[in-house]
Amino acid sequence: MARGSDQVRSDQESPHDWVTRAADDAIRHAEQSGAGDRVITCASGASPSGPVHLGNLREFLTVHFVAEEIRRRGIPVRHLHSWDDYDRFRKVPAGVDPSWAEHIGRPLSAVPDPWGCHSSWAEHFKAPLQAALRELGVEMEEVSQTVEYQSGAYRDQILTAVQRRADIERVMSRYRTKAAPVAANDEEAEQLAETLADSVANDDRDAGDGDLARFPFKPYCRNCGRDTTTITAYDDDSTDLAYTCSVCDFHGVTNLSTQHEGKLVWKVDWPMRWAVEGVDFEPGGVDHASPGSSYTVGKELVQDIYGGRAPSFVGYSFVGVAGMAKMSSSRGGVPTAADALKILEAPILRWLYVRRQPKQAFTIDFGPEVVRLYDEWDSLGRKAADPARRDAQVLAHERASATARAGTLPVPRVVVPFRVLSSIADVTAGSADQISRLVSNLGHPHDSVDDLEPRLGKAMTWTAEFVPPEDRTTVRSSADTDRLAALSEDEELWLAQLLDRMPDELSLEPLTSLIYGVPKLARGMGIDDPPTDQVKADQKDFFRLLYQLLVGADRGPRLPTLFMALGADRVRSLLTPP
RNA sequence: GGGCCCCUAGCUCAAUUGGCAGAGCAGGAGACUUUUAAUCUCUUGGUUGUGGGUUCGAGUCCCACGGGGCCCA
Repeated sequence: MARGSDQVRSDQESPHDWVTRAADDAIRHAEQSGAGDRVITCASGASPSGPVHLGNLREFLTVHFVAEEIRRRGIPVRHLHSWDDYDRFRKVPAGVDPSWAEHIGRPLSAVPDPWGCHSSWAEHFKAPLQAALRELGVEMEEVSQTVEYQSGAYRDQILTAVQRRADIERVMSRYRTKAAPVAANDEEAEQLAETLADSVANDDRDAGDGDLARFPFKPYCRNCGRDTTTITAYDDDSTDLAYTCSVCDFHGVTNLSTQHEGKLVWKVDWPMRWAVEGVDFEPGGVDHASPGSSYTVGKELVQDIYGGRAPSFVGYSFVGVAGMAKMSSSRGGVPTAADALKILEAPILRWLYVRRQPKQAFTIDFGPEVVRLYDEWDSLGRKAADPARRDAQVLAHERASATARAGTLPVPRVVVPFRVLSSIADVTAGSADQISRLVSNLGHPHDSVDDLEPRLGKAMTWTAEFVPPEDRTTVRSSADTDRLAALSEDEELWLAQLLDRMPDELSLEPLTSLIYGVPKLARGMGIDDPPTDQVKADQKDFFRLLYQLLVGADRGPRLPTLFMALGADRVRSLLTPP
């Protein structure tokens, strides 16, 4: 790690982060692969087997940020995304018609969409993510593995893999010699069996007996389309592959040179694509980086079989979710990028993924932390406005805020604290115009509702869907007649004074002095006189009374704000004794 | 059996190829005719899980241990 002093100096002038380093690695990889004039390829991959959740999003964004960094250095680069939609449909998730079990074993692109809105299962889950990525400013070249495999694009690589299957097996077997896990009890054993049956390792299962065991290629049955096939014979000269299907009992032959009816097993498929696509950088979940897992094995295979080099790699950790217990059951699943974008501005969601190193796990909180997150973001934004303070944090802000092609992502023209927007949204009936007027009155002048977007909409959604009921302010729907009938003499006087002097058109300043002034008036003082201790005590009681009558609680949002949110008529109806 | 991440203020967490341990909230003091779920100012708070090692210098790197979590087989 020795460095020249001049480089140390440049490090000090320009902050760096994990993105800088990953981009350095990718560029170095491209140079060492002897292709100086080639476009650098940063690859991501995902299987559209279900909702693409916030953990999967890390795959896309990690690559995106690295590609952006390379692009901004003026080096040709592409973000290539593979949809693993030729993978088998593994199991029917809860909430889907159990009859979909019929499709288990078929490619995700060949399973119909249970909701009927897209052309296939795969498309159903791709579409919402594609929309979210557009909002996030992520542009990528998308490739469908179904299209690639079925077009024969990998024909030569498949033939090579099959021809070299003994070498492949030699590599794979080295990683398979570990002791089988030991289950401590029956329950654990059951869980273990389930895990194994469900894991990607399933691809390793025997595809036939003897020489054909662990065959690197798996045909989809020509008759029923499932991968429930067992290879019965393979002729190296003709490349005819014979198989039987255990589900439909079909006996067939597919020719690997001329017909394109199957795919390589995952651990061979991945390195094959590194070679074909010339991948210089590709991240993966930390699980892919464990010894014996796909990256480790693939690294050897790409070299031995395809004469390529494994891309530079970063393993990313999992993304947790918090603060949405209420939602998980009703939605029947984990939150997606689209869910997060309902409450977070696109740059903030990007920021969450760029500010921490990939190997560090983090949690996206849909609960009260959202307010803090916005505050932190706004404060970082103020810091970023000062060029003298450009450090790694500001760099993260820059990466989050803009992309080379999309430019600056949408942020409100007038930045109002999220806390203010959401608490106002809480007490109004959710009318954006009304919120906008109140926000102006609270010292955030702006020309139109649009000036507050996209933040206002997200604050409204958050308040409505994510703030627990006990933390919300519920304005009474009708007057509390019992309480109004039981007013003390003082209380009656206060209310009378207030209602008498409250104008139909409320504005913040006069309303504030009126609310604080009522107890003074009741004691024969002027409305602008300084308060005495007695008056202060009265104010406390008066405020509590107002909260009880308006929102059925002892405390609440500041009264002048609350009054303005409700409007004079509503306040009057809730405070007028019968 | 193996790998990875985490342990830092009362709480939630920062500290980005080793360079003065920092925020927010909570707590305390104060300001504004204003005491509320507003705003602002100041402020208390630390043996960085434990024990070793490397280094001019360690929250950061290495080894061991304890605790929590994730993953692979």
